[in-house]
Amino acid sequence: MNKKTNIAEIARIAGVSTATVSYVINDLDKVSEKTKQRIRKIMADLDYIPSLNARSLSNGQTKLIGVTLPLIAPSDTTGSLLETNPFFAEYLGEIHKVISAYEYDLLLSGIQSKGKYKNWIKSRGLDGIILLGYYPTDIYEEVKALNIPTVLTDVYESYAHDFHSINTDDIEGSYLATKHMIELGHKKIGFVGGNIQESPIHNNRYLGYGKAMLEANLTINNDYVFETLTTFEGGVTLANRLMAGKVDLTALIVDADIVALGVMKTCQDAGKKIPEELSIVGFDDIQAASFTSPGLTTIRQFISKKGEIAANLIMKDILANTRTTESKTVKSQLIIRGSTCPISQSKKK
Amino acid sequence: MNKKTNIAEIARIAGVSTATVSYVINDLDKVSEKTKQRIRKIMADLDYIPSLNARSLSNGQTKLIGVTLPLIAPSDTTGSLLETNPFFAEYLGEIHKVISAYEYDLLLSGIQSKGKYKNWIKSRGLDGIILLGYYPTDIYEEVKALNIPTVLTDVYESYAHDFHSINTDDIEGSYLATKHMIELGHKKIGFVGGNIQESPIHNNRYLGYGKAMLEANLTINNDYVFETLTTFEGGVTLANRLMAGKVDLTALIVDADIVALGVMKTCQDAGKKIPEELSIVGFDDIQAASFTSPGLTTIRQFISKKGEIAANLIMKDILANTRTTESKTVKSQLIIRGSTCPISQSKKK
DNA sequence: CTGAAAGCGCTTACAG
DNA sequence: CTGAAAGCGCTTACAG
Repeated sequence: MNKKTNIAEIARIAGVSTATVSYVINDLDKVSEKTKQRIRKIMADLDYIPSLNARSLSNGQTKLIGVTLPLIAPSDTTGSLLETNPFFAEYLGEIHKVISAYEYDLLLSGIQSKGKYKNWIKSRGLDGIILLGYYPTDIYEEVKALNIPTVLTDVYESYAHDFHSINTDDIEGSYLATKHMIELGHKKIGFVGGNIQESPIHNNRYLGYGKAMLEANLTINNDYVFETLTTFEGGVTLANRLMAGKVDLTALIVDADIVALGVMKTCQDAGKKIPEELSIVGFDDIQAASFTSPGLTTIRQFISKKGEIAANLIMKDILANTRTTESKTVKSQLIIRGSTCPISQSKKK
Repeated sequence: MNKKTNIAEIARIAGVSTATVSYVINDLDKVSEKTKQRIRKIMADLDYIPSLNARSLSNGQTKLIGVTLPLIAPSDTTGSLLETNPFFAEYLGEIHKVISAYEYDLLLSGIQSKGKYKNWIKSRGLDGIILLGYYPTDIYEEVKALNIPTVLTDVYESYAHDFHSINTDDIEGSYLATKHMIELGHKKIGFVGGNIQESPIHNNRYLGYGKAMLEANLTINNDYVFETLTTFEGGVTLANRLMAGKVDLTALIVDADIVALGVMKTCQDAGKKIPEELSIVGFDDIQAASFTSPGLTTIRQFISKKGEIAANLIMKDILANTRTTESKTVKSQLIIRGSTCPISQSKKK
């Protein structure tokens, strides 16, 4: 019925060349305003929309940004990850908001096996990519070879400097959390983190804890440092271990909200009062942190800020056709809710 | 340095025509296995990846699925929506999981103003689109005219039958929730919903409530039916109203978890015991529903199931080049956690 | 089993 | 200010 109208059709009707129509589409100054108007009218009447695909093929720009989310285990999928970590939705949403203003679109992917990732980018001809999280080193080699605008988020390894790099001030955040507990009078303060040895991000959060403890002349008791999976269940498991083991902590610095929430619920379900019997501070400020009673005191990561910066860095390089590398650190902030209280209050129990 | 290798380059090196290379890329039976092997080797050696863009232009398939999320108010953005409704991340993730198995990619969008949406789809040449939620009628007219595989989720209007359509069994879900309360001995059961008049989805949930009440010979007191915004704050506001107004409800059917969580936290913060003083059941089973203490009893929507079905319906039509219209209803399920208890227990207060 | 060539719908020097 | 024509990197009848 409606055979796709193309640029040739418009040109024919307008009695001009396809070049002229193209100039109008791109609003170049090469065409008189009068002609432009006339051609625009024809395009509108025929409901003509230029094919981005064809434009891409000839000018080499797809106006597509790839956004990649991490998968921990091979069996994981972007799906399950999006489902379990509320963090990502917020990040994604903000990126979309920024790039769509430039008429760019967002193409979603998980990380595929080694070679496949690079091939995906090449085959789609992505104009830029944004990676969230930490991947095997090979991935970065591949990506670097591609030489397209790239931003990394939450990567601390040295090669992060080969790309745009955005991080949260993890040390500072954790320091603030710990200092908060100290100011409340706590001395027996535990730390719960992900893989502290292997993951720089968790290690940094541990360092912030240590910094605050040292500053207050509190010794770091190794029995007060715990590693968990960064999941709700990780928190549940830890809480049960803690309650079984009679650890005499009064405060807990947990380096991810999702874990902190698992700890809190498990304690509460077991009849342990939060914060009276145990003060808890989390990290991230995910949405659910404000849903619980008491609300979770936490370190807010400005996730949408990170998304916004990521998107803007990408767009800047794309628009200027440059390959710069900037490192940005996003400040974190202590959000005090109900899960922490002064030690004096806890003693009343 | 590395000028992009293309099909011509491969053909030249292999001493064959570009057609033959193309046949190999598409693994057609037109080429001898021996030649295939040889050409594949050359492609691998040169790290050659065919441009999907170019392929799209000539065969008319982009292997791109557009996924569109709703915006309530004009000022809203996909960003803010993704941030506030955990529902979407799960849905998105599942769609991605399915389509990526077919080497399709997911292009994210919000809904733009009227004409722009159609233009977006045309300009990108999307092979199919999935719309989540309800939009102005014009949108559906536009989409229908496009005549591409389309699936709608959570749309009850009659024109939904012009497309693939997926719904949750809202009436049944709400019925189950209400029946659960009745079986626990509650009689003064309130209903909290979104815009019941205007939104079929909320209306259906209201109907399910009514059905269960009627069946149990309980009269529906209009003072027991409340409308709220479908947000956490909506729940907070309602809870404050309820507590100020001395409404003597013992149970509340809330037609969205996010609202139910707002109600629950507000009550708890005010010292009201959940479920002893008020039993609450939600709807959706968002992730945070299991994070609170007590956990929120709710009606689970199999959101990932919906995403999976949506993706499969789209892929089926795309692969077979058909334009079918199926309507699927996804069952919901009562998930009992701690926010509901027998009326006898509540009387003990 | 393989190839020559037109075509997909644009853009872009180049020429006038 | 406008046009003729090559080119982007593929696919696909058609012919052999």
